[in-house]
Amino acid sequence: MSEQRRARAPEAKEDRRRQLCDAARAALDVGTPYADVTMAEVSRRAGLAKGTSYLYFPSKEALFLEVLTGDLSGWFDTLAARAAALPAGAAHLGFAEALADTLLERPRMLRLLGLLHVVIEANLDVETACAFKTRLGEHLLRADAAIGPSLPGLGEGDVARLLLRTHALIVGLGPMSTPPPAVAAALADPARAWLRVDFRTELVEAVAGWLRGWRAG
Amino acid sequence: MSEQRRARAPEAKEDRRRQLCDAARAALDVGTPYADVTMAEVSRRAGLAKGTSYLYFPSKEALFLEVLTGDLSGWFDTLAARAAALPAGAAHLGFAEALADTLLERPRMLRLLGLLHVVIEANLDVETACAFKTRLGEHLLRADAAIGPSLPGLGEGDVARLLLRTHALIVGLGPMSTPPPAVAAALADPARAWLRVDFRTELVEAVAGWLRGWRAG
DNA sequence: CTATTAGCTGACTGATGGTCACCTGCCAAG
DNA sequence: CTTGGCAGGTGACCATCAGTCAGCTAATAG
Repeated sequence: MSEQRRARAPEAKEDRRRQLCDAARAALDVGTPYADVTMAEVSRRAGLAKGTSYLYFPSKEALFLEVLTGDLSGWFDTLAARAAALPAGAAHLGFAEALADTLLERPRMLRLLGLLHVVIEANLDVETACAFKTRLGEHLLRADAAIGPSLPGLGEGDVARLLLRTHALIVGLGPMSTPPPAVAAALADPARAWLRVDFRTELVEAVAGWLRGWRAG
Repeated sequence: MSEQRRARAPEAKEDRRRQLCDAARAALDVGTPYADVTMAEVSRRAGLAKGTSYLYFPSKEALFLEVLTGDLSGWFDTLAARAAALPAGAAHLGFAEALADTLLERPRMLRLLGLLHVVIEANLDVETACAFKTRLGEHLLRADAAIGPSLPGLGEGDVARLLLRTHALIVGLGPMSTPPPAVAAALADPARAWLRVDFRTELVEAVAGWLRGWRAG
């Protein structure tokens, strides 16, 4: 099947993992629903046999969790950078908008976040699941330290808590704002327009609302 | 297989649907993950053959959406009743708490809400999906009319919007606050305690925060 | 009593995540 | 240079499950 050399060195094995992640990303980016992305397809894209994939990831879920982890890392970095560049005057609203915009730039990540708890975590060994949570925790703490000072009125740990809460909101908001095309078409009916959810508007309002509340309470 | 008479009258057919819903509820309430609840099992519980179930529901997802719909109806009613009984002084906090408490009384509904967009909607014909959304919309509007007056500072439509937003939050918060037992055990480690999410605390704070923000903004 | 039909059935299909007995390229020892 | 050992790789195979359908049967109409 493959024309490639065998992966013997640890670095070559890392390459295999990357290949598989890239293939998984590519398969998702076509727009195929997660459930319809098969391991056979991902393996084919990676130029490997299906069995080989299972030498590098114990399950489909573990593979896609790795993809999500990578996406999240990039997102946290970007978010911190944008937050650092916020105009001092309108930091709260600006932060909420930066949050929404950086998320919207990562549709694949949004999709995976929606799947995280329901699908991905359902078939994951405890160790992998905990490793992920720990990494997420580190990201949150680092974001807290990096972003907190830019947001007047928020103390230490508040940004981490805000982001954790936002995480929960996103998980629901993502799928709600992007229904299957056919349903979206049916919702175009003006009478049902108010049931449509615009991700950016809703997220900005929600987060800004929390920030206002934080200042007020 | 069945000892029952055949369902000829429309009312008898309604009974069959109810039987299947009851069986589905019972199967979920044992604690089995949604993915592990098979149609064979549900059918067996209902005293029917698997094929028969498909005479009454076009898919597994349609069946569980019906279960969710029933649960939601009851919840909206309870919420409206509790909201009507709120002490005038602390209506906002009281409402947030009523929201959290009524949800916590319905663990099955919470689980299904978490599955709603990711799993259930993925395999639903457009008509059923739209019918559900429409019903949800009606509930929201009725809740808005019933609850809005109890919450000072909120105008018409605000409660509906608040509930829709809360809906998104719940979808993420539910699974986040109830990880698989093994993961929960691993998170008992005090060092990772802050990654634990307490549903009630988090929801109350989030909703109360929004309400504060609403008043402030 | 019989013909008709609508309800019911469960063996069957197709698809997919995951496994495993069997190869085979690669390196190291001789 | 040859060769033995083995880790890397493979794809046929397995189990499972949602969903189908050809055939069966209870119940009613006539």
